Amino acid sequence: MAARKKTGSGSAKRRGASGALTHDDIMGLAVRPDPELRRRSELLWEDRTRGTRGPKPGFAPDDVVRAAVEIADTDGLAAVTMHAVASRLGLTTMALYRYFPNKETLLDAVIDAGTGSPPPRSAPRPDWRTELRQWAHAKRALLCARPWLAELPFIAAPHGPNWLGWLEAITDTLSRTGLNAADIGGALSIVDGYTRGASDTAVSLARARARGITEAGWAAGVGADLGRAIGDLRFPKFAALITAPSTGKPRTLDESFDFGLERVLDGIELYVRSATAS
Amino acid sequence: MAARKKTGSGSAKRRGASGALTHDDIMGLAVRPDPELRRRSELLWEDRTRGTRGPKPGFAPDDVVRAAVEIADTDGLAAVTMHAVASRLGLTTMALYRYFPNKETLLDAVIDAGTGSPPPRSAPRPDWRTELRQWAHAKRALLCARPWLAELPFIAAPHGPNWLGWLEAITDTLSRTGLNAADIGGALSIVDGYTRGASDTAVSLARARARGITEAGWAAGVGADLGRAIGDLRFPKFAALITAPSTGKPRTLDESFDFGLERVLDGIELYVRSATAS
DNA sequence: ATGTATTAGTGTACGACGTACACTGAATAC
DNA sequence: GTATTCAGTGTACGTCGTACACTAATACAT
Repeated sequence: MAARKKTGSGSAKRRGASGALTHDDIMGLAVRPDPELRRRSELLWEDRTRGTRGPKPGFAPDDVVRAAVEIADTDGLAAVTMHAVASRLGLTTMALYRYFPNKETLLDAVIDAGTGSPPPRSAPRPDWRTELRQWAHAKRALLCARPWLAELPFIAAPHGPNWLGWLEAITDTLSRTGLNAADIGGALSIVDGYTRGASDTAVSLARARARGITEAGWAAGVGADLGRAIGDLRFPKFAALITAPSTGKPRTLDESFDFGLERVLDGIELYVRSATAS
Repeated sequence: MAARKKTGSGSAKRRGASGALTHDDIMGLAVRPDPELRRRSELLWEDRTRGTRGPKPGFAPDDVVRAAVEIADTDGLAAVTMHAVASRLGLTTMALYRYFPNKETLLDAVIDAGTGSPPPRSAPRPDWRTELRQWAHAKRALLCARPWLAELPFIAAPHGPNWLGWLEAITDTLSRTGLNAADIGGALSIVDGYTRGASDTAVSLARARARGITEAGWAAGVGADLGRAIGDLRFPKFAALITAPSTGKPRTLDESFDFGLERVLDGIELYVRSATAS
């Protein structure tokens, strides 16, 4: 158990009158909270206090997290076992439990660390559309650089401080559109949803590359998959789509992503114009 | 090992002259293919042939898959262990290996079975925009009905026959826009990417519900998470976004999804108009 | 009918993994 | 000095995937 003390985090919780998902929800009376959600990421926030007696720990929790991130970077998320992390630090497996109460909590910290800070905004801020584009590119680049971030289910991903930093950045950008809060939330979810949803091919390539597979080898694997679809008469339109001769130059993965991103931004911009015209 | 014979699948592989991702890629000479990709979903396609001697198997592979899907539906993907599946069929763990060479292959089949057939098209076909909307809603409904489909990484998801059926459906819809193949692919990736990317909150709720947690309890969990963000002074804009009083009635999760979907479809429609205007 | 090849299902065993628990020994407070 | 606290160890257990050798049932060839 290794009882860690919680001290109240930043207080100042004044909040608006009736928010979409807030207030009642947040202060949520005595409703039974989802224990899983509650446990996750808790250690990401609380500041641990140590007594003064006894030996000093040989490492900081961040050292543990860093070791785990290095392993994930090298060999993927599955290689991050308690034993692997511990022995990278010269510790026994069980020593890790002095730093994190269980693997899940460690993983939450690893994910947050892997997410890292959002990209800094450029000094003379460009228009919001450009900033959104930069944000999406940065997120996509992150997923490609650390494909193991996409190895875990997107569902119930912990919202550690770093990821909140990303959210803060895109919220800040979207605030400049003049949309109201609900619409900003909607636009946020579009850009974020599209970015991660439409990055999977690139991430898959990045993962293969991380495992030492050449791009041609990866393409061959994908091709074998698609080849079955092409040979299967049940999917004529899809087969035609894949085998269609490209008009003009074929798009790279990045160009395809950008194409979709522009359509998405078009849709948002259209709405911004109509909503702020009144 | 359990040598299963492959017979060549549907032949007829004539293909276009120079496709975006095809031909060279697909026939990909002798490039070393990604072994993981290759192995995945292979059993989903090959037709197994059995010798005539020896005892008859007590089950069909589909029985095994169905049992596994039932377990996943009830207790989530993590509960799908070889032992659990086997004993649901009254078999020992090892007997499963007569049906599937390893768990990964079984899981691929489970995922494909869980995906199921795409929704049937309504008889007088509506315009493509309506059909896209229906497709997105169907996919979202699927993810909510089987939250465990979202428990696995979206990356490198196997493209089994059922999922290809979904792709065939949306490709067919998009063909009616008059866009060229590359643009259809782009639009497909937008709708699919947005749909799965922006469904995570709803899926998270569905998962919690499947674990017996009330909606209020789930909201309380989410609220606790968000509450930290609100209390943290580093994220003022995001905190403001969450706590902002909603103008008009607050959106439900589904309404938020629909809002974003319409923006996305706006963007596609805008492009269709401009591209087909020439 | 008799043997022989084939194969569904069993039983045992092993290694990897997460982690509970009891312990050791060093550092500090009294 | 003595008591207390805590970092790190060592052992052990349960779960999981699966390799391997085995049993027994089936159907074909003779």
